[in-house]
Amino acid sequence: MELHQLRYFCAVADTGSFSRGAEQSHVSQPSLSQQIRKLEDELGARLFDRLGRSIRLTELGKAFLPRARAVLRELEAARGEVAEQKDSAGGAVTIGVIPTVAPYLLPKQLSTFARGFPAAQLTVVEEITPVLLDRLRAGTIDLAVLALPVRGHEFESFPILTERLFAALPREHRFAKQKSIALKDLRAEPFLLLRDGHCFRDTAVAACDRARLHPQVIFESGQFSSLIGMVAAGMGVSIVPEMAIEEKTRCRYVRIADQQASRTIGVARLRGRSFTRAHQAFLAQLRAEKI
Amino acid sequence: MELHQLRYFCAVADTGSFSRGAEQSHVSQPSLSQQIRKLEDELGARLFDRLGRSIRLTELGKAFLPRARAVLRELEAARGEVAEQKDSAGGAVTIGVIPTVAPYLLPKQLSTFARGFPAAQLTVVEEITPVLLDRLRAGTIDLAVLALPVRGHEFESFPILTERLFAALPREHRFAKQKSIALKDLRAEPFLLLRDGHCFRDTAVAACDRARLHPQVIFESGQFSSLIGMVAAGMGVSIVPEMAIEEKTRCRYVRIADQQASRTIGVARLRGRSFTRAHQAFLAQLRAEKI
DNA sequence: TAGAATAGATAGGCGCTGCCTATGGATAGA
DNA sequence: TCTATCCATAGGCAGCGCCTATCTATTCTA
Repeated sequence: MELHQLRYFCAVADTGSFSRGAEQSHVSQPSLSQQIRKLEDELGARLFDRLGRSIRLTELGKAFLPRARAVLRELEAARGEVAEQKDSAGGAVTIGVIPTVAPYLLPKQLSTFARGFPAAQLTVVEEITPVLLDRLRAGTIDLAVLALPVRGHEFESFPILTERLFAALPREHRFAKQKSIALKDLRAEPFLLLRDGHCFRDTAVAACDRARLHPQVIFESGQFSSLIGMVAAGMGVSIVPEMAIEEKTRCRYVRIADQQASRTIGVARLRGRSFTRAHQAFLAQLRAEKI
Repeated sequence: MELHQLRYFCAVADTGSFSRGAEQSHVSQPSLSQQIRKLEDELGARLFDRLGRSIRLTELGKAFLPRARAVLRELEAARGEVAEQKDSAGGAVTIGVIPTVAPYLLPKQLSTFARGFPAAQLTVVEEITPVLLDRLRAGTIDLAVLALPVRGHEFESFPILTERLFAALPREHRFAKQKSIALKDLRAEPFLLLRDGHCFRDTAVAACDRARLHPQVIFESGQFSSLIGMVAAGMGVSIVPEMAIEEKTRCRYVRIADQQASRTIGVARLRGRSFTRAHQAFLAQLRAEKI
């Protein structure tokens, strides 16, 4: 049973004639007759009575007709579904983001996107980098916003912004008024750092390494807010990226002199994954971001 | 868009692999890949992401999948419809019957058939012969029970029974006690005959013609019951077929001696019309009829 | 890190089949 | 009886779906 056979069958049933059905189907009458015959052979029963010059649907043909139409209708629905999806900016968009970026970069982006593409259902997942990469691979997220570089040739990534690192100091700290600071000057200070697993911890530790500094870590947290709160309370010092700076009365931020003390935030995706319009729109919006 | 492409697409979506999908579809992997590609080209969008060694449905593919399944499901429903109809004895059966047969032959047949084939919807139309033939041609009835022969090579017919003609006489008629009668003996009698258009009127008149009798018709009706009632009332004589005989106290029936004075009841159908099981069953039952 | 295995893509050839034109047979109308 | 119309049949051609062989890329393993 083939689609063109069903189309021919419906055309004949509609026009009441093989010749007119053939004309309507843009095929020759013998071709159409042949296909109707073939359909009948496969079904094992006549669909039309050939009464000399005229034809008529058999009882079985009458029963078959709405079924044939239903198949063709579903086919058109399938075609329509594709056409609709192709140029709609709707659908699900699931993005992942690392915790050290989520509170600072995302909220504005999300509301902007939600306003621009109300038909898209945006979902956000907050996880550390290795989890995000796994989820990219598994396809449970479409995009990931994280610190570059991303290793793994199955991914492709684009930078969004690069930010300097700052030392977070208590207001009354002796370096709190400086324009910049060398990390090695903080050698004697107790350090408050992100928990292991967060990529920014590695970024901070790498900066310390470059300054030949082995920080004495007295507190670890999963969020900058906690670190900054503790710094403000005079517990010690910390290293935070520019976007994490929150003006607390009892906390000062001094740029770290090391030019390499920075992090680049970017967006990564699985190489070869196709994107809907909604995906593309969100990606474009991220890339246009300039803090 | 072709059915096998939809089948391949579903197979790949189900198995998550072109190779396994091909295996399940009993085609080679290149053939399947080719067809998926062709489907994608026609739709103008990718259905699968090719991620190196593995594949995954795109958003559009996810939306298309249930549609594709719906098409195939409808197709199976169509196939099932035919299979079911083929060996069911259900469906509509519309038969026509002439008024001079309807009350005598049909009632028993109908109830027998209704008992034997409860799934069939039987409809009966009572019309004179030319109307029945028109309706056979138009397909508004499937079978006609009428007097043979039927003229018109577009019909085919089978005899059911042949019956003798009888003269209907008042009880006190001088010929009422005879075993048989020659029509010419009734030359002086007033005649009660069927209305023009009823084929049995022609049958009766033909019998009179053979007897060189030109009947003086004083009453015409569309049914034998009326004629017989009037005969019983002494209005005159009539000619009726055997099946129309109803024993009224004041009426007697004498067989007409003429061997040709008979009529043959049969069933006619349009040559080339296909029959359902229900049709065939009803036809078989009629042909088995012996009064 | 090299080699093997696996998955999908590509290339080329073959055969089926759906399409065509030409024609025949039957029917309905003139 | 002739003509027009309609469906069926016959024969030939071309497109296309399928095959095998091969290539490339990725992943697993030693």
